[in-house]
Amino acid sequence: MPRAPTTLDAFNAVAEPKRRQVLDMLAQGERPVNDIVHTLGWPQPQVSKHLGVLKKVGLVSERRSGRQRLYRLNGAQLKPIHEWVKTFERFWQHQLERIKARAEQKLRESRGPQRELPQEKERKQ
Amino acid sequence: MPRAPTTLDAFNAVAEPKRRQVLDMLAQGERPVNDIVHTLGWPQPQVSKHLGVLKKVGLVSERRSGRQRLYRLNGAQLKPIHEWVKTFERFWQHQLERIKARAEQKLRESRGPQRELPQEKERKQ
DNA sequence: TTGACATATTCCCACATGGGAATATAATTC
DNA sequence: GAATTATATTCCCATGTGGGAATATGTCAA
Repeated sequence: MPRAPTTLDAFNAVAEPKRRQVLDMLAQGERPVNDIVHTLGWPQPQVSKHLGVLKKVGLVSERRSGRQRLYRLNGAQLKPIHEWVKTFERFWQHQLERIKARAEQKLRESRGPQRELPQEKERKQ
Repeated sequence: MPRAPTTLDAFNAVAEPKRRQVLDMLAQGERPVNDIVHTLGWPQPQVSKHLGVLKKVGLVSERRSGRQRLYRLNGAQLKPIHEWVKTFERFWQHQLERIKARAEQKLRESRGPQRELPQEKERKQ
């Protein structure tokens, strides 16, 4: 099985940095394709393709106006990413406490393996 | 140019749902590989490979203890994702206000294209 | 040493990728 | 209708993928 398609979900779509740039632009408001092309300086087909991926996962929507196609951000589709990553906040907040925790950890390590591994050991031996 | 390697950064590493599961497990504490294997029920080589990717982007670190390798989450590497996605919070918060905003938007649309597109028009005509 | 256990590595494959280039489609203007 | 503008689509390709299967490496125990 190859890597999941970029169009599978927001996680995959957003892994590509250029698509994040496009979303950053659209966060400021609805934009026609050529606006993105000129602002970011990428070839037009490339922009259209990236927009196509973003549209497929619902991160943007498209509206026609004359020959222009106006793309609008649908930020709500990013919520699952936010929700998931938010559960890890504690790992970079309270930096001082973390430094302390690390020091304690090192102490524990220097006294040999502990705590988190016994599950396996207890079960098997 | 093919898709960026999964080992390029946290965004790419985390696009794979199974790797997110592994991180979720490690959020509870340091774990030996076999613990993950048994808990998630995946083939051991698969687990090792995913851990390898996570290690390469710095999302986990590894410590040896006897024949076991203990993996520990390094959650701080997720911070860039959190920081980026956080800038879009306003798009799903204040839901009532958003509904109102949408109604206004529809009104604007019904009166024809507006506001966000003139940049292009003004420049070119 | 031999065997058992814990984990990593290698080889394989079908597949989707992002970019470049060229071209197609659609709407507007003349 | 023809030219122009705005955007999308198609074709190409080198590359990395995740999973399966088999095997290698490393460590402990008898």
